[in-house]
Amino acid sequence: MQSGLCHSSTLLAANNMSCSTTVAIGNSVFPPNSNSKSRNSQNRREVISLLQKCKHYQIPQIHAKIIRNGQDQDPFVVFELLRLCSNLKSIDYASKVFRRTQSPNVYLYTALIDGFVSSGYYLDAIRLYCQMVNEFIFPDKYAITSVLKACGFGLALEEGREVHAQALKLGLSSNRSIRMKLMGLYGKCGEFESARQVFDEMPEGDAVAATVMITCYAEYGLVEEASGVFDGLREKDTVCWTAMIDGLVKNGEMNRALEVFRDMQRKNVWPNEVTLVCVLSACSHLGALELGRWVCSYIDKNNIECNCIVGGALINMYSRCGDIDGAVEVFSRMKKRDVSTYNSMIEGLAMHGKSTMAIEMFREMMKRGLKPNSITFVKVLNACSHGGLVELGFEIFHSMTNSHGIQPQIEHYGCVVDLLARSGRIEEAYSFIERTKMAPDHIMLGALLSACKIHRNLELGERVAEMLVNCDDADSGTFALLSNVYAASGKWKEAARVRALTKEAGTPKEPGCSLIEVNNEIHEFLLGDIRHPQKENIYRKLEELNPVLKREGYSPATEVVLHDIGERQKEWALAIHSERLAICYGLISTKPCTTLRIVKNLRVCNDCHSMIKLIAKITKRKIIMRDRHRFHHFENGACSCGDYW
DNA sequence: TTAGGGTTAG
Repeated sequence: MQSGLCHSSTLLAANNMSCSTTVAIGNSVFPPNSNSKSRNSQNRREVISLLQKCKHYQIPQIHAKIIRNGQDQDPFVVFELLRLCSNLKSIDYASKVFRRTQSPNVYLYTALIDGFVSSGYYLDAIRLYCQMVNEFIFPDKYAITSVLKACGFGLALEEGREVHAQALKLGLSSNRSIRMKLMGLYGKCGEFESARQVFDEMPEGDAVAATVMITCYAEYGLVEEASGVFDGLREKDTVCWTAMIDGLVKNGEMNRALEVFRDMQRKNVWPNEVTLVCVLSACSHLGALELGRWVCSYIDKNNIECNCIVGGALINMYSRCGDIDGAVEVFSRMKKRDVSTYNSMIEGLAMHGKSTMAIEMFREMMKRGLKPNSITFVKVLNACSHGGLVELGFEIFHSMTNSHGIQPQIEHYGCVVDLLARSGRIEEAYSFIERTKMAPDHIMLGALLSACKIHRNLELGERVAEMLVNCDDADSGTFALLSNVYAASGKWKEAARVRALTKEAGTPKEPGCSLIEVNNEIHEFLLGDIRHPQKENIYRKLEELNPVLKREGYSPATEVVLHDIGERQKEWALAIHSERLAICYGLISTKPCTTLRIVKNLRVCNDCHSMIKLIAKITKRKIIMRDRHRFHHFENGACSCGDYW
């Protein structure tokens, strides 16, 4: 939340302006002392009409005209001026105009409170409201609505409750807008009993009120409660459907989100651009390329503007679903691009191992006058890291402070550690961490540990492992990696200790899960999954493949399995990693030569990686797989990651 | 003669 006082900006010094002897508005000139009511109201109408058409840079000019006309105390004119400043985000100017108004009425207070809210100065808005009440100016329904908005965004629950009490006293509590803001206030503050009470007292069937409730519930992860409100509403409009879809997406319920979207279509409710952005986000997570492509053509056919948000969502969808060419095509067709557009494109290219193109994109962005932000540098440094561009990476890292005035944060340092470690300069990466004097996070240490494992530097690996065990923020993925490193060097006790630590910390290992889209439907597989209706055929395919793979020289790399179990059991456990099941299902349910696209939630293990390379070779298929870190394009026995991931 | 609705990416 932003708070505190507004920053100062230049304001036309009203007191220094002399009143002219003629009053000029637009092209008309009136003689002085012509105070007839009709002329005044004509002048006012003209100025108000000018204000309504005014651009940001014209504010001082038109304000000067208002002062010259002697209209700077006219509440109607000042009201329009304040609204204009607020809409154009000139809140400093607005507050100075307000301060020069001798006796502001409730309209002017409300206009400035609204201005503070839309600029994010919630505390200022609440203070101004208090000032108004202290001046014995009675709040009306508009003032109360505005200050409740401020209380909601500013999470000022106590102040909000006081305003609620005032609304009750003033007999305004049944006003629909006020109720809506009260729901928003209580919902944002997690006071669902109060929010629900206000909602239940409202007339049934109000889609807007239901949307507010759904959004509040979803923000707190209360998906079932949100769903309950949604299902209980008979007539749902586009925004309400969208809020439900978005709520599910934000809570990781992608399949349910797409189900709701399909239901929306069955009920003939038209999606708008916001709906489509939410659906695209679900597609991105699931790797649902077919549906994503459908959304893309829907946008084209229905002339929906491909603005930066829609375009960015499309780029993310294509690149995260494994179709980087599709992402590039969307990017090149976009008429307007901002930093986020470039960030998405750079990220996509980097994830697909196209580091040089990612760097070119970064340069093109700067050539076009767009300033890279902190996120841009994370993406570009990642590209350098995946492409082994160590020197260039360093150059870009240093340019952050030297040329762009951006202070590197822990994620940037993490990128440099990854950059060095990946290329085998592990000791250098370690001393870089020491030099930064910043407590390393689990991502940084994880990158280093991963490199220790790949470059077989177990001595340093152990030192890093100790640091990781003592690291507060390590997640299940990092612990799994650590446990893997111990298991790989036969240190079963340590491996077990890490597993126990993970349990203690309440971060059990996330179960491996792979998704594949076939005929517009997402199929989900877990380790050794037997839920799929085609399970017999899937496992038969797996058995069929095993001897062929062995003939091709595949031998299971059993050390990647964590538990200290017998060789045959290890082999068996490896054989049913979720990605293998997804691939076998893809093989039996698509035509020969069809590219298979898999999305996996964890990092692919060594063994599956070698096996998939061979499957791609034997079956003459392209297999594109997204794991937790990047994309792997398997083709003809090789992988685009160059066996480093 | 002054004003008000809920849903979007990174």
